Amino acid sequence: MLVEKKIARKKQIEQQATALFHQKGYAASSMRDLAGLLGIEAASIYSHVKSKEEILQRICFRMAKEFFESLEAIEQEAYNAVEKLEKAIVAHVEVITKDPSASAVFFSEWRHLSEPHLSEFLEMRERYEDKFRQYVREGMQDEVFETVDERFTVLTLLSSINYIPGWFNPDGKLQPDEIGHKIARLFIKGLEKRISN
Amino acid sequence: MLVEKKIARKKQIEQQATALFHQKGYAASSMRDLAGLLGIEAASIYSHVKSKEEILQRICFRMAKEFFESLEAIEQEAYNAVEKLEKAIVAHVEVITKDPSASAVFFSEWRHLSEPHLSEFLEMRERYEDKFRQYVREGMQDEVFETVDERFTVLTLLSSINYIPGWFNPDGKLQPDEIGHKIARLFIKGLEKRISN
DNA sequence: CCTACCGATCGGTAGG
DNA sequence: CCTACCGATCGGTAGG
Repeated sequence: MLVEKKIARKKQIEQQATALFHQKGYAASSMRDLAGLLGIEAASIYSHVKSKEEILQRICFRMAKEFFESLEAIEQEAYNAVEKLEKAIVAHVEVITKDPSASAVFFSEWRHLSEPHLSEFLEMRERYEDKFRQYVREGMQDEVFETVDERFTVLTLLSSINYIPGWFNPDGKLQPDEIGHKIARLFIKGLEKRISN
Repeated sequence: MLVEKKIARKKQIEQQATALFHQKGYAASSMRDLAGLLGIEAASIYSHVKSKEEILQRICFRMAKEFFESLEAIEQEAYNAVEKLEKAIVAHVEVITKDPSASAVFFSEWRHLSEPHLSEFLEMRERYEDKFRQYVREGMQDEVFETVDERFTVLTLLSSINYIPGWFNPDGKLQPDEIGHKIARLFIKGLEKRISN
């Protein structure tokens, strides 16, 4: 089918663009660079996508969707606050390591989105972070966590995770779920009340 | 003196460029944008700087120098591992919050540096991170910290700090030294061996 | 610090 | 998917 071929080509464009944007940054990447990677002329890309920004939008919103879906899977089962936070961290790391390049683009190139996409993006990020703040709040209410500033804590937590694409090596000794559990352990231990003090 | 005026003007160019690069990113910022902020023509900037990249270099290496100097001040006094790590974290946060825009440029635009500056930059970063790894190692040798992967731990720690320019508000309720101490406390507690387990 | 300009490159379109 | 091309903009230079 022609339609299937078109979709496959579009996916290919998105993949090469992801690698390119990750390496050079969105603004420094040209449609001619992208065309070179695909082995076609720059003008030909426009029969598959409307604009350079459309490609960025697709990458950013696809990742946003994946992050949300992985959280929803956790929320359907009822855990306690610590378990929820731990599973959310592991899931978040899992999404990142499944596509480190797309994640890097997602985390650092979103500011090149134009309105109204930029606002939509920021709203989604806010909602996502709020889930994490809820887990921290629950942990505090359950008197398992110390009293902390939830906003600050979640910002610190997610920042430390979101940098993973910068150093993650799929062939390295640390496996995705190991990374997730290590970070979860470090933070949860840092947040937990001590039995004796 | 004419020389002093020239130096002052160059400083001004660097400051406006810092704000511009922070807001739009280095690649998306044009010399005409910068000229507009300074109230002069784009061509006039070149009587003060050799190139657009020279400005980026100055920002990046000035910040690198500040990070190093703040660490050296700590190392001259002999503390134990935990104290060193805590003071290093607080000092690092202090440097960032003193100039969040320059820090943001430093952390996310360095990849636009050309050789040999790029290699020099990466070497400095490696040396800086190694100091932190040493503190973690010392804490492990002193049996104060649990056995952890130093590389991973320091990457996680510094990532969480380096994102601060993204949300820090000088008029907010959290003061720089508070931020530093909160992060230090969270991580050190996360790393410390528990008395009872 | 300005005017006047350079060659190169950009994102994107028309028409096939 | 290509050729041929557009207007706009880029970093930077010459000469004053």
